[in-house]
Amino acid sequence: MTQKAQAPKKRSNLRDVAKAAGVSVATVSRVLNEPGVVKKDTLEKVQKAIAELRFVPSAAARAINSGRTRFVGALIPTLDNAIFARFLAALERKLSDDGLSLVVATTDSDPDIEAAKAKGLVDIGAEGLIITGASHSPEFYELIERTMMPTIITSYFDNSNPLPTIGYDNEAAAKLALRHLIELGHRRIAVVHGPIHNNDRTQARLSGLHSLSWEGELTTFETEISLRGGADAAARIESNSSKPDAILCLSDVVALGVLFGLQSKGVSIPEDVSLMGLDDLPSSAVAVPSLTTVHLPVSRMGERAAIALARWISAQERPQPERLEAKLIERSSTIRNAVLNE
Amino acid sequence: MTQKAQAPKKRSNLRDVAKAAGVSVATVSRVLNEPGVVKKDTLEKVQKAIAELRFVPSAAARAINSGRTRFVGALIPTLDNAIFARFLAALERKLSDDGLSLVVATTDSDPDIEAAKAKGLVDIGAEGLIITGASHSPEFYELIERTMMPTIITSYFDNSNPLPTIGYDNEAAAKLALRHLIELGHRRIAVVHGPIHNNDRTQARLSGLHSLSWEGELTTFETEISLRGGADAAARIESNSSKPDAILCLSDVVALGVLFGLQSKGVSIPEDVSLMGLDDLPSSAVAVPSLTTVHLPVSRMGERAAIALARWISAQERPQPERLEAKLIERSSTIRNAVLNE
DNA sequence: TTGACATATGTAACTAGTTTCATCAACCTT
DNA sequence: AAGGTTGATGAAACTAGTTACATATGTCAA
Repeated sequence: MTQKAQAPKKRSNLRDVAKAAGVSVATVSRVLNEPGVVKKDTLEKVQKAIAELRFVPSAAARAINSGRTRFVGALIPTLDNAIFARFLAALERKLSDDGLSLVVATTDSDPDIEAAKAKGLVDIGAEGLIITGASHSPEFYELIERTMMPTIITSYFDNSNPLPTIGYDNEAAAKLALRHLIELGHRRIAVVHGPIHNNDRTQARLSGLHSLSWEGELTTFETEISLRGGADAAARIESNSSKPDAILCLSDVVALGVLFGLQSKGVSIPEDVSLMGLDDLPSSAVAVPSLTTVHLPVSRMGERAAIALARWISAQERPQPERLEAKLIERSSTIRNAVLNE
Repeated sequence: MTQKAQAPKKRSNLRDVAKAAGVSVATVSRVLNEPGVVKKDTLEKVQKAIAELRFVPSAAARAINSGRTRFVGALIPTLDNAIFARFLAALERKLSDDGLSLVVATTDSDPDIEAAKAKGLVDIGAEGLIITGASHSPEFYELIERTMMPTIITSYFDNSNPLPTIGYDNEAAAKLALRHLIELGHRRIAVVHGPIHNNDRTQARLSGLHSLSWEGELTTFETEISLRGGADAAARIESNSSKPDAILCLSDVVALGVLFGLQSKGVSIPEDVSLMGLDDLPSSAVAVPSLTTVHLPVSRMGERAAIALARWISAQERPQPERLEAKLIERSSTIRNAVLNE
C-alpha cells in the first residue's frame, strides 16, 4: 500500500549519466572500461553520477557490441541422478574459471524436449552447448548446423562423430565390469539396466555385454534409474526361481538400490550373491559392503569439456575428441564364486 | 589443414537478409516476429534469403529492445549434495514452463564467491536471482540494492527479511526431529551436523535443538556434509566411551553415512542406537533400515520460488514470503528406548 | 468516380552501449 | 617562439535488432 511513493522512473542509461556528469557518452564508457585513461576529477564526477543515478550497464547492449554473451548451455537428461550433478559441478567450476556461466537445461532423455530447449538456449544467446549421448533429433542437428554453434558431446566417446565427443567408451566400461565377474567365476549373471528407449549409453553398455563371448548366461532386467528402481529389480530377481551368482547393474544408483533391496530380504552380499555397479558414485565407496564398480571419470569429463568448449568459443579451436578411461574399482561387494571353487 | 576453404565471412544480420531479399529491414523483422502480416510471396522470398545466408537473429540485439534476457541465476552452495540438485531440478522445470532459463552458479558456501558470482550473473544479464540462506556479504546486498534485482531467498523462512524468503523454518525442523527422539525416550543424543562456519541453516538447526528444554543431554559432532563425513562421525561416536541412545544427523546424507559407518562396525540400527536424519532424500526411504527423518519440501520450494520469481520479473509483483512445512517421517531407523522402558 | 478503409511495405528513429577519429590544450624540445 | 608529442575528451558512426509512422496499393461502397 505505502509501497514506495517514488516515481517508477526507468533504468538510467549511459546518456543519462553523461548528461548528469556533464561529459560525453564516450567518457562514461571509458570510466566503465578503461578508467585509467580518464582524468581523476572527471572520473570522480562520472562515478558520482553513476552512483546517484544507480546506473547499471545493460548486459545486452554490451553483448551486441562484443558479440559475446559469456554463457553456455548444458543439456542433461536429469539432475536427479547424482552422476549428472557431479558432471555439472565440475563443468560449472571450470567454465567459471574461464569467465563463462552455465545455463542448465534438463531433457528427461526426450530428444524433442532436447531440441526445444536447445533452441531456447540459442535464442537467449548461448555461445556453446554441452550435450549428452549419441542420439539427437534431426531438428537438433539442423539447429546446430545452421547456427554453427560450438557443441560438445559428452558421456560417450566416438572418434567418427561429426561433433567432438569427450567421454568414455560405454561398451568397454560394461565389458570391463562383466569380465571382472567372469574372472571371479560367476556364470549366471543378472544384468540390471535403465530404460533402453532413447538412451544410447544404456544401449551401448548392453551391447558391450552381449559382444563378450564366454560360457555363461546373462539375464537382463530393465528398471528405472533410481534407488527405488534398483530395489524393485532386486525383488524381481529374488522372486525368480533361478538365482544368479552375480548381479551387474549398469548404474551405481541402481546397484545401491539392489543392495538395499536384497539387504531387506536378508540376502548377504557378497556371500550369497556378488553385486557390481557402474559409475562409481561417492556413495559406492562408503556403502556396506562397499561396492565394486567401474569408475567413470565424470568430473574429469566435466573439466575437459569445459576447457575444450571455452577454447572453441574464444579461439575458434575445434576440439579433438577425447577418450577418458573407465577403470575397474574392486571393493567388497564381489567375491569369487564359491560353488565353482569347490 | 583442409579446414574449409571458405572465406571466414562473419555472421549475416537483418540488413544483409533485407538486401538479399530485396525488402526492408522492417519486413524481415516482421517475417521473424509476426509472419501473419506479411504477404505470402514476400514471406517466402525472405525465408529463402534467411536460409541461404544462414541468418540467426542476435539474442543480444533482441534483448536490448525488449529489455528481457529470459534467464535467471541461482546461487547454491554446492551441487554435490543431492538436496540442492533436487531443488534445482524443480526450479528449472518450473522456470522452463515460464520460458525462463536457469543459470547455475555454485558458491561453496563462501559469501565472497557468492558476491562475485552474483556480480557475474548480473553482468551477463540475469533478470532475477535465487539464493540460499540468510547470510550474505555486504557487497552482495549492495549489488542487489543497486541493481534492484528481483531476488528470492530460499532454504529458510523469515518474514522479516527485507528480501522475500521462500523456505522452511530450520529451527522448527530440527526441533521436530529432536522431539521425536525425546518422545521415544532417548536421553543421551549425539547430534551430527555440517560445518557451522558460513552456514546459517546449520546454525539455525542447532539453535533450534538447544532451545528445547528437556531432561537429557546433547553431544554435538561437526563433520563434512557427505557420506564420508557421516561415516567419520560414526567412528568418532563409536570410539567415545559413553554411547548415545540416539543419533540425530542434521542432514540425511550424513545420516546415511553414519548408517554405513555403524553397519561396518557391526552396530545394529535401530536396536543398538536410534538414527535419524533431516532432509528426506530419496535414498532415505530405500535404505535398510529406512531412515526416520524430517521431510524438507525442497522440490516444492523450487517450484514456488520459480513461480514467485517469474511473476516478480514479468508483472513486478513482489512475492510474499512463503513458509513451507517440514514434516516428520517415521520410518524404521528409530525405536523406543528399551532401557528406559524396562 | 471518388472517398473510405484495409493491407502491405518502407523510412527512419529508436534501444544502449562501444569505438574510431578528430579536436584541443598542455607540455616538451630545439 | 615554432613545432612535435602526449593526454583528455567529444562527435558521430557503429553494433543488430524493433517499432512508430508514413506511404503506396487494392478493394469496396456510395
